[in-house]
Amino acid sequence: MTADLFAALASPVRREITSLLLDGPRPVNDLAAHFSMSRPSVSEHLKVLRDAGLVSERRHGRQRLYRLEAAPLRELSQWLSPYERFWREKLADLRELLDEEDL
Amino acid sequence: MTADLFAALASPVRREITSLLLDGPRPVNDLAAHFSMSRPSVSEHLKVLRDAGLVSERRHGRQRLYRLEAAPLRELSQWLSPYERFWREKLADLRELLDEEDL
DNA sequence: TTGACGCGTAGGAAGAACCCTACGTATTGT
DNA sequence: ACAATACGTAGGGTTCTTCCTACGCGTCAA
Repeated sequence: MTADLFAALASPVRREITSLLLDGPRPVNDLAAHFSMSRPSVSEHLKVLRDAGLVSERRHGRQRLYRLEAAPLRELSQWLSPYERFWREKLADLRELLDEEDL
Repeated sequence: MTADLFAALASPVRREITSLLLDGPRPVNDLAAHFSMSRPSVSEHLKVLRDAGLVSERRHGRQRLYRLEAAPLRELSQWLSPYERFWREKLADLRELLDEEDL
């Protein structure tokens, strides 16, 4: 597991950024417009996302386009899978309980 | 999305605890034995997990058994699903590219 | 009832996170 | 060449996190 993937996603601002990037790459000003904080602060959030590999940067003239990257999210899904098994067992237990109730 | 679910999972110690709890409920001392930190610190981590709903507590004599809870993990899976669609598209694009290469 | 056990919480130190403004750098339009 | 645009980074204040030790409370065993 990448060290600070969860830490990167722990911030609501950064989750909102990743959500915005689902619609495609965007420049920083465009992203910053969605928040009530200074543009440099958004830049710092982008740095955290970049360090976690969640986002990549491509220069385009004087803009920098940030693009969502899939790999860390796949890792997250893999991290989750043992727990997925866990909660499916819980659901199965519940179903069993309900079946007994039907007797 | 529960406010601090990601924050709760951002700590390696807390992820290790949830992983340990996959095998079933455990008392605090049992959990603390897996870490090179003081038992009260582990208690504080458990409080964070409890506040995030990831863990529940059941008193049993003078022990407190901590149990993994499935609900927040299901939420996490749901949060991930739009991104899952996203990375599947990426894989589809890649496959298409490889197909063109075959011409 | 007295002592040991299992645990939570208070208080505090050290470091990290988060936000700001000020400034530097590269690129574009005139 | 010059001003404006788009952005990153430095420096700094404030608050959160994470760990510690000290202590208090409930439970069990003798």
